[in-house]
This record gives sequence, C-alpha cells and structure tokens, in this order.
Amino acid sequence: MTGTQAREADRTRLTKQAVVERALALGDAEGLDAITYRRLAAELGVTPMALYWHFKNKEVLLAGLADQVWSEIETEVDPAAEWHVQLRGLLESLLRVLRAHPCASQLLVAGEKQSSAALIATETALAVLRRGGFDPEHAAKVASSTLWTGLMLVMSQPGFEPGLSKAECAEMQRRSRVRLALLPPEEYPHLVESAGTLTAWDDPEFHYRFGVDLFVAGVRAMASRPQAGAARPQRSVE
Amino acid sequence: MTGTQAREADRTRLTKQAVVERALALGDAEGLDAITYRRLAAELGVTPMALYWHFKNKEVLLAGLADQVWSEIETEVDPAAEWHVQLRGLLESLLRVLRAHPCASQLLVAGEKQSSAALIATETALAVLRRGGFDPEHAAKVASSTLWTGLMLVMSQPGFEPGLSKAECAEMQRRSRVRLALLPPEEYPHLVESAGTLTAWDDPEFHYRFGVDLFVAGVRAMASRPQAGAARPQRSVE
DNA sequence: CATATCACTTGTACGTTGTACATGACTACC
DNA sequence: GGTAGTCATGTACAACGTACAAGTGATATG
Repeated sequence: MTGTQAREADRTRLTKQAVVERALALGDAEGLDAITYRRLAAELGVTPMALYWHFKNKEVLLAGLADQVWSEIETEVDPAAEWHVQLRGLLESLLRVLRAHPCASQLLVAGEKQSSAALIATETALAVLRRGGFDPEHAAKVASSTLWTGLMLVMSQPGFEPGLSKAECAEMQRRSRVRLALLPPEEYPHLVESAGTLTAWDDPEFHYRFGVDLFVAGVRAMASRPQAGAARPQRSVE
Repeated sequence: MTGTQAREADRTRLTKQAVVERALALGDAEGLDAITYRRLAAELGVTPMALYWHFKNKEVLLAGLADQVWSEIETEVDPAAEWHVQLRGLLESLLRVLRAHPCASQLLVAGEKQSSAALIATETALAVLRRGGFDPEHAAKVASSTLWTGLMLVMSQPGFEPGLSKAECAEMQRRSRVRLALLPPEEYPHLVESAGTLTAWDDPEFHYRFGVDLFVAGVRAMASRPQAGAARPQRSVE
C-alpha cells in the first residue's frame, strides 16, 4: 500500500498513524495542552483543517492517542508464574508505558477506557484474577483498580508535571521542599520530618516499587478473604 | 444608560468567599469546564473583569476552590481507635467530601496539593501512620497514596462524569454495558462475564467499600513488613 | 484523450475562552 | 474639598475548536 506513494519525497500524504505519532510526541514533550489542531498542523506542515479529514474532532483525535498508548502495553503473562506475580507484571507493563509517555496518564484519566486495545488488557487482567480465586464481581473491581493505580502512581510521582524540563522540575521540587521544611515544627512535626520524601523527585524507583508493593499486597490480602469469591486460588496449569 | 446601578437592592459587594462558593456550585452542577470567568460573572451579576480583582487569574481561582474543598475534610481522628481504623476514617472523610463535590477530584488532580488546609490533613495522616509503625519515609508514601486513592476511587466510580444528569448517566452505562456484553465470548470470556460489575453505576457503595478495604488491607500488610521502619506499631495512648 | 469521482487539502469565518489595559465610581480619611 | 485605596466596568486581542465552501490532484471510467 504505502510503496507507491513516494513520488514526492518532501510532500508526503498525511496518515492517521503519522498524526497520532506526532501528536503523542508533542504531548509528551510539552504537555497535553500543547496538542492543538493549529500547532499539530504546523508541525506536520499542513493546514489545521486538513486534520479534520482524519479525525472528525479533537475528542476523536485524543481517543486515537489513547488507543495508541493502550496498544503499547504488553499483555503477555508468564503462564507458569503465580497469579499475583502475573498481576504485578501487568501493572509494571502499564507503568512502563505510562512513564514513557508523560501525557498518557492525563489522557487516559480524561478519556475513554473502551478502546479496543484496552479491552485486551482488561481481559488479561480479569483472567489472571479469576485464576487467583476472585469471583467475577471482585475480579472486575480489582482489574479496574489496577488500571487506576497505574495512572495514580504516575501522576503522584513527585515532580511529575508533563512538559517541564528537568531543571524546572528540580527547581519546583526544591521550592516545595523548602516550604515544607520551614513550616512551624511544633504544628507540623511529621510534615517537616517527611518533607524530603514527600517532595523527592530524584528517586522515582522507590516511589513505583513501593506503590506496586502496596497494591499487590492489598490484592493478595483481599484474595484470602472468604467473601472474595471462590474457595481457593487455582494453580495455573498447562 | 448606566444610571440604573443603584436600583438593584441585592447589589452587595463581591467577596472571595462568595465567588468560591458560586464557582464550586457551578462546577459541581455542570462540570469543571463550566467554570468560566464570563459564566461565573454572569451568575454573580457582574462583569467578567470584576473577578480579576479578587483572583488574579484562573489558576488562582481554582486554587481557591481546591482550598475550599480541602477545608471541608474532617481531620479529627478517634484517639482510642487503632491506627488503621483512624486511617480508614480519614480516607472515608476524604471520600465524603469528594463525592459531595463532583468536580473536586478533577480539581485536586490537576491543581495544587499545597494548600494550607491540605497540610493539616497530611499532617494528621502522617501522625496516624507513624503511630502505626511506619518510618518517616514510608509514612510519607502511604499518606500520599491515601490522598490519591481517594481521588482515584471517585474518578473510577462507574458512571462518574461531573455535569451529567442521572438519566444521561444511566443511558451511558447501559450502552457501555451492552457493548461489553456483546463482545465475542470466545475472545473475551471474562470481559463478558464481568460486564455488569465493570459498568455498574447503581451500587456505588460496593465500589467505595471495596476500594477502601483493598487500600487499608495493603497498608496493613506493608506495616507488618520488616523494612517498613519501626519495629512494632505503638498503641495510641492518652 | 477527456472527464467524473474520490480522497484529501485549503481559506475564510464565527463563537468562545483567558486576560491586558485604561478608565470609572464608591468609600474613607485628611 | 481632596486624595488615596478599593472595587467594577468597557474595550480589545490572541488563541482555541470547528463549521462551511471551495479547491486540488490522482485515479477510474467513458
């Protein structure tokens, strides 16, 4: 299909995929608000209205971006692993993608979670949880929580502000750390004490590791409660 | 002519507090996007630019709203209760406020978490967690997670879309439930099976109860891990 | 070869948003 | 009275999403 189009090297046709990629790159670099029909069109060397041929309006464009993000998530699980290890793997895969696309979490929070790529991920998570002994209802709740925990973890990373340079980020963090540390210690003893961790942007790995641990620990605890559904987790076979 | 300005009997001066209350009511009723300088000014019977005297720009206005929301959270804890019961109480109080203000979660996710009212809540949470045996670093992480879990729970409530009527909400839910239920069952068996729960808007209490249980269970599990910090939880005395 | 069609692109224009700037009016104190 | 501070207004502008109509070039068909 795309083989015969190269008659003019510079002036290549616009495609949905190209637009989505450009938009995502723009959003990642300068924040979701930077994604504008005019701005995007300028980057693609095209008139704003040209984009309307491919995406009927901005909502559809953003849905396209969301779909792209979803499709980058790896949904393969190690069939030999225990269910909670599989769940952890899914969450980590989600986090990898969300961290690679700083604007993705904003995008997914605001927009649709019903993209076709999202369905696959949800289906996989549900399968893992059913194997872990959850009944359909609780499995649904946990699966949804997994997604939202991923979103939340990225957005709550100290210093996370899409479209900010490293330096601006460090500056902001320094300032809020100082603000916390200079609070009256008799009124806010614990806040002063924890000021460093609350604003630490320099060790995101600790942030994510703890967040994932906390979530998985919660899910495992719920799994071993009687009302969670099935009597006992099944071993994953074959 | 403009000479009629004295006629309005209820022509009372604008105050920050009045503006914040009106804006919050507007946002709760019609969504955060409905909060517009022009719209808000019209509701207050005033010129858009009049608002600029009280709030230098929209960011400041929204920060004012966020502060108002924070200030409505009850931060008293039962000193006799166990720490995890206290933590649950704080989370439930947060949820109560967020649910009372449908636009609040969007507001807090986007905006500042450094309002003075937010500091008090954070300080209280940290105190509870330190009593629970967490060291300052892990306590900070858990406290931040508590806030974000509250935000996430409200935003992930099926059918949550600020500024939508009950009927629109029900209609949307019905549609997405059908979409899920009609998926090819051989490809998405679990999705079909859980379609009801994934889209259920009619039983929010189950949603919130399960979410809080899951979170508190996770925190308790982390508390009993050696690397969480202090050797053992302290009983709260006096 | 001519022409009709489709896929795509452009130009112009409208309404809405946040907000800069200059000015007007009310209140309080000298 | 006057002067200053506090609050409100009116006008104006740039940027946004997008409706509408018209144009372009490649391809299929007569």
